[in-house]
Amino acid sequence: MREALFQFYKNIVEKCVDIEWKDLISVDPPKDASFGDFSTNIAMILAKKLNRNPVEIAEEIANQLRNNENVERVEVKKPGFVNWFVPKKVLLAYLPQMCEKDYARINLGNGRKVNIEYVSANPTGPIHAGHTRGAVSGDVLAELLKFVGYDVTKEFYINDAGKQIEILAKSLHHRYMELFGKTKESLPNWAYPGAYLVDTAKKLAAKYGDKFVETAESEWLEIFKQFAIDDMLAMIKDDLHALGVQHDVFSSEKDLVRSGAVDRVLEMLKGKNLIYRGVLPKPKSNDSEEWEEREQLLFRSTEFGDDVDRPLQKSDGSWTYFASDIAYHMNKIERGFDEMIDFWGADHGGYVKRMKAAVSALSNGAKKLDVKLVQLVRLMEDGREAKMSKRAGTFITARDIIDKVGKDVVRFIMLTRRDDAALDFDFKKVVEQSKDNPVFYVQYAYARTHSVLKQFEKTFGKQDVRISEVNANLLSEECLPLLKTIADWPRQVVMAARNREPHRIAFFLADVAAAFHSLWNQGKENTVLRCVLPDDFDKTCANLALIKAMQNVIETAFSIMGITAIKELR
RNA sequence: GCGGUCGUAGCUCAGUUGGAUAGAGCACGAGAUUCCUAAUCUCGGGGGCAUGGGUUCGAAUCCCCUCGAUCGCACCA
Repeated sequence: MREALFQFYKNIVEKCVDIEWKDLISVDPPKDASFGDFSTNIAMILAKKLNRNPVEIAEEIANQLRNNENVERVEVKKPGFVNWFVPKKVLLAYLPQMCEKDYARINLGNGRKVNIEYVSANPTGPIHAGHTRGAVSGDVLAELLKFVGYDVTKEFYINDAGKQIEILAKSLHHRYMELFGKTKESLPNWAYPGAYLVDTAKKLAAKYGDKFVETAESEWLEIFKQFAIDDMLAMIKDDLHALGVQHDVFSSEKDLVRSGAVDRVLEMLKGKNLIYRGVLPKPKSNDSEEWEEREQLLFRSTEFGDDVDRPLQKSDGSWTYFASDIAYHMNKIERGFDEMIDFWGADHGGYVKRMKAAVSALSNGAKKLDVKLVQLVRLMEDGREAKMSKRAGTFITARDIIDKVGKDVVRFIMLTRRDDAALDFDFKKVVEQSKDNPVFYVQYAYARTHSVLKQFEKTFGKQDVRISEVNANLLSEECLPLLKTIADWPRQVVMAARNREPHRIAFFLADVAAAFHSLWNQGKENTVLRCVLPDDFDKTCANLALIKAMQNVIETAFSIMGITAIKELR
C-alpha cells in the first residue's frame, strides 16, 4: 500500500474497464460529503465514447466495485456518477504511512529541470513590500516542485545594465559629495531619494577617501556604478534572507550583454528571418508631440501571436530590455532547462506575449515559458490604505513588514490568495492572534498537538509509541473526518504542483486545523473523545498515532511554505 | 482605441482544471468552558456565480457580445 489513497482508488476504477483515455477519468471526493468519500465520472466519459446510457454503464461498474472489499456502500447517482465510501479499515491501514517523513512525496517531476525566476527587483534600492508576494509565491512553488521530484533552480535576474543604474551611480555621487561638503544644491529630482544611499556613500568614502571629489565623471562613473550595484544587491539579499528566501543563481544582465550573448541570439533569429528593420505604428495612447516615427530593429513577435512586432534597439543604439531578455532566456535554454517559470508583477502583463513568442522562436516551440503574474499587495493600516510615496522616499520596504509581523506571518498571508487576485495586507489584523488570522489558527492547532504529547507524558510517563504496534482500530468514529482530511494531503500536493498554485497548501492547512479543532472540542463535552485517556493506554496510543500523522502533515506543509512550526503559543 | 488580468453571500475570498442541492471565514442571531490552552467549537439566516447568448448528458468553470474594476500600450524597467 505505497500509493496515496486517491491513486489506490483510481487504479481500482481503471481496472474495471479496458480503455485508453484514462486521463479523462477523475477519481475525486464529491462536493457533498454525504454522497461518499470518492466519486468517479468514468461512466459519463464512457457513455460519450460508446454512445450508451451513462447510468447503465455506471451500474455495471458499480457492480464490479461492490465485489471489491476495499470499497463500501457503492451507489449510482443521477447523471451517472459512481460514489462509494472508504471502509474504515482501509483508512486505518494508511495511518502508518501518514506518519512517515515522505508521506505525499509523489514523483511528478521525474528530475525534469525547471528554472524559476522570481523577485528580480532592480538593484536600485531595498526591496519593497510589494516584492514580497512574488518572492514568497516563487519560493514556495520552487520548494513544492522540489518536493514532487523536479530539479529546481531558483534564479534572480539582475537588471544592472540600464539607464537606471547610471542614475543610481549619479545619485550616489551626489551623496558622496555631500559627505565632503562639496555640494550646496539639494538632491536633484531625477535622483533616487532614499536615505540608504547615504550609507552606501559612507562605505564608499571609507574605502576610497576623497579620491573622487575632484575627478571628472568619466573617472568615477563606472566605479560608482559597480559599488552601488554591489551594495544594493547585498542589501536585497539581506532582505530576502530575512524573508527566508534564498536564490541559487543570480544572473547579471550586464555580464550577459558583455559576453556578446545578445548579438549571438539576434544573429540566430536573423538567420530565421525573424528580425528586420521597420517602422512601428504610433500607439493610440500617445496623444502627440513626443512620438517620432523612426526605423528600428524589430522582432517578428506577431508571428507567434503578439499584437505588434517589438523593438530590440533604442535610439542611442543600445539594446532594449527585451533584447537582453531574449538573450537571457536563450541562456536558460542553453543551460538545459526543460521548463521556465517567471514570476512578474502584474504591471508587466503587457510583456507576456512577446516573451513567450521569443521563447517559442528560440526553441522552435520545444520549450515552455510559464509566466505567473502576481497581483499587487495593498498595505492596510486597520482598514485604511497605508500611504506610500516613492518620491519622498517613504515607501514601505519588505524589511518594514517583516520586522513588524515576522517572516512566518508574511509568508503565510501571501499564500492566502491566488496569485492573480489582489491581496490586502492589514498590519493590524495580521498581528492579531485570533481566528481572523489563518496563521494563528493553524499554529494553534499544531501547538495543541504538542500539548497532547506533554499531557501523555504526564499521564503515562516518558515512553516511545511505535506507530507500527498501535492498534488503529481503537480510534473512534469521530476521528474519521480528520483522518480523511489527512488522507487527502497527497492529492492536494499533486493539484498544487500540477497547477502551479502554491496557495492551495495554505488553504489545505486551514482545513486540517478545522478538522482537528472540531475533534478537540468534542472532547470537551465527551471525555471519551479526548486524546489522552488515563484509563485506556491502548486507545491513547491510537489517538497519538493520529496526532503524529497530523503533525507530520503540518510540518511537511510548513517546510514547503518555509514557515516554522511553533510548539507552544503564548 | 487595442491587449492582459479579474468580476462568486453585506465584507474578504475558496471552488478539485466541465460534474450532483455553489462552499468557508468575517459580520449578524442562538448556544457550548468545574475539562488535553475558549487564540477553539456547534447550530441558523443570507447567493438568477456582473449581463446576454453559444458549445453538451451537464457550465461559476470553455467560446463570443455587453457592462464594470484594474494594469499595460515607441525608446524606460
